[in-house]
Amino acid sequence: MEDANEKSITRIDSKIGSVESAAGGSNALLDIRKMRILEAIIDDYILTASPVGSRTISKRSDMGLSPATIRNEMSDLTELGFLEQPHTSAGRVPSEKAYRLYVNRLMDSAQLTDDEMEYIRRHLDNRVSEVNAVFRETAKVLSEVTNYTSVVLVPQLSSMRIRRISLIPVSEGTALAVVVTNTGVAKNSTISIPDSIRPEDLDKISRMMTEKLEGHRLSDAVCTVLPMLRSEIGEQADAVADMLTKIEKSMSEQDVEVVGATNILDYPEYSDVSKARSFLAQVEDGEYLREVMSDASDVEMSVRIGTENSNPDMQDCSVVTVTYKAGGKNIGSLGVIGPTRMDYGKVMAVLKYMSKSLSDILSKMLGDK
Amino acid sequence: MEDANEKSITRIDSKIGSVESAAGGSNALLDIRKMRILEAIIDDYILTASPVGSRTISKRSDMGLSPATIRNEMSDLTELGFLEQPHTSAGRVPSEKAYRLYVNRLMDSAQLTDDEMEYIRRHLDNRVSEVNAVFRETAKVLSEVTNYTSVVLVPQLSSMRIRRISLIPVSEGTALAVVVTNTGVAKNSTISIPDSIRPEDLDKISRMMTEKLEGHRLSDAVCTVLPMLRSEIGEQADAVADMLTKIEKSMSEQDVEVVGATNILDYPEYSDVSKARSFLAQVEDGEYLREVMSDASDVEMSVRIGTENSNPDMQDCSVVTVTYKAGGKNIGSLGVIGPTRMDYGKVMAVLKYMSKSLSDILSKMLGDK
DNA sequence: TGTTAGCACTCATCCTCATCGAGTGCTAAC
DNA sequence: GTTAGCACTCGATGAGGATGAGTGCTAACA
Repeated sequence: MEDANEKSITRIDSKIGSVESAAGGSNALLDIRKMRILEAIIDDYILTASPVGSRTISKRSDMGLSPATIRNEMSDLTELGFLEQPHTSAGRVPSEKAYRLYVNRLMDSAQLTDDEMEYIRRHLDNRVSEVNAVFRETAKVLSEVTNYTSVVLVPQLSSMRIRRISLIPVSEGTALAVVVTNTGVAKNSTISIPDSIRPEDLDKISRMMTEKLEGHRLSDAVCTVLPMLRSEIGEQADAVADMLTKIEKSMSEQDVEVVGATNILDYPEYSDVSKARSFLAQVEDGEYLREVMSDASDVEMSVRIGTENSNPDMQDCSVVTVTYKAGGKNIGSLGVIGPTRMDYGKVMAVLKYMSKSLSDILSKMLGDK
Repeated sequence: MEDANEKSITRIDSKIGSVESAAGGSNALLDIRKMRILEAIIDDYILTASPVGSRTISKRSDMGLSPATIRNEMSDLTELGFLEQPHTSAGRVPSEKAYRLYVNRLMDSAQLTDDEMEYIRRHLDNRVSEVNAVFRETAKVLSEVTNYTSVVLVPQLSSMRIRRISLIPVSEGTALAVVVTNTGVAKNSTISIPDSIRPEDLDKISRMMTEKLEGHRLSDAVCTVLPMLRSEIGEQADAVADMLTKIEKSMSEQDVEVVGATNILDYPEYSDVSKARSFLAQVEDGEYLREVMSDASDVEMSVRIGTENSNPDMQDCSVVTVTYKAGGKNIGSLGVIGPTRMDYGKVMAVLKYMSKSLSDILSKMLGDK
């Protein structure tokens, strides 16, 4: 637990399969039999949530070994830090290190059943009408299929290229700013407008902003593009800069959609209300999730197991995330949160598949890339 | 429980104080002493959540009566249906009928402390910049002050008068529709546009829609105003009607902001995980809350106690709601959900105050009414 | 040398049973 | 009408014992 792998979160880079192993060199110590036994234990524990005994493994698995032999191996595995004992006469429970190993091995082999793929496809194709509905629907399907809590980080605008900016007067002194990007994602927010701007001017200003800033990133627009254009804009340059800054600020907030938070209550590890409470409070707050999801938005898949989470309230659950694309570029991420004893195989497979589906849908919806 | 008052929810009309009593004539049977004892029991039970005994009341209250006397009165109150006994040798627990009576008496007298008012004022004035942020902030403050779950029904657009409609092309075949109303509330949604409309036309169509429909309700626009204008609009009338229908449909969805759902876990009646689960699932789903909040949007204050809720999963909690105004008209409602044993006095006072604060802020933000 | 059977031992879980005490209802006295 | 007294009820608490799953160790076996 306090060894070097504590903070090394699994990350696969673009080519799936090249795993930056996190369990150090220690898994070299595991021969095939130990590995199979460990896997059998993990599988069983994921299913039952109660400590696994030697007899169970001996009967269940097809290795044809007696409980005594399994016991010897389990004893070794415990010594190596892959198993833990709640108390002397209980079975063994996989440690985080074990999950780590398990996950790394699983990384490239996880597979979905046809039924599950069918289910996902049907439920996602259902309502492709509204862009933001897609993200909500994705989160919903994700939590339904896995029965864990799902999170979707909706695209961050400030790093995409602007296609259009519109300002619509809402009331005295406020306007609704709508930004459409090259990936077709639109976002809007209400901003206050400087006194010097008359509502009637907003239309002209919108057109001007669109004309000057099209193709630039919103983040660049404020700090580099706008200063260069100052002379061209004329007297209202300050006001325009002010508004653009406000727009950039409000747009750079990252939204997360969370669905199925209460699913966690189905798992015995959260039958303790105070534990459930702190989990749910974290999820409701959203701060940590936003952090994790943003962090994860540049690696194809990442898994945080237990104490690999920096947030103390999240240290007995795991977070698995993948990224999704639009126009060939990572624009957001989606993830699943569940107990450390989660069904990593299934979760990873579902996420991989949904990332692909979502990317496809987005590409289709947005037409051009 | 199965008597006439089952579905009669407290409703006060515009003049606060005129209570349409719901407890039938039966409270006439309660003399002052019984009333005081009942109140003492309710107060104690709200505080402790455990059955109240005669000794407690005898000691606590300033009536100077012995436990035996209290017992006699409690026996009467039980017979009248205001108290219940979990089992023979436990104390008494207030029935829903008792809460009903209690709430009706409280209706016009609930009062906040200065500290609480100060707290609310400070936290609401904080960020008045963004319209929708106000609702979110309101929900947050509401749940913080009461320590229950809070709900805010954000204004419904279709019943307000249109000030402006804008259509902004987002991608091939889709556009963002923004509707601004006379109360200054803006809402937007992505809609698909008919093939016959070119993106370049959207600007013209926006202007046309605004011109023709300004001052009308969105709901009227589709069914009465538009048909009358058909001839004026010309060839694209069908396409415009189609789009307007879509806008009306997407705008009439009522949004609810829910904050503090997990607060319910602080109360012992929800220490049972399965109970907590069904409550939280209801809240997450939002369907019932939307229903209650919409229902409540025409009476100044309404209280639903326990089984007065039509949703079975909500029948051991209470929902208190008030409406808020903008431009002199009710435009939405806010509410608090907690265990039936909630602190009605405080909740009602807080809600009344926050309704007023929110209405003031909205009026101020929107400038003109 | 690896595998297995046997056995003593540990310890959480479950059940039972007795005790405790808060609270009631009733009766009789004030 | 109010109160003191008392028997009674019944959930909560906790101790003690049985149960059984599971371990670790040792010795025998292939």
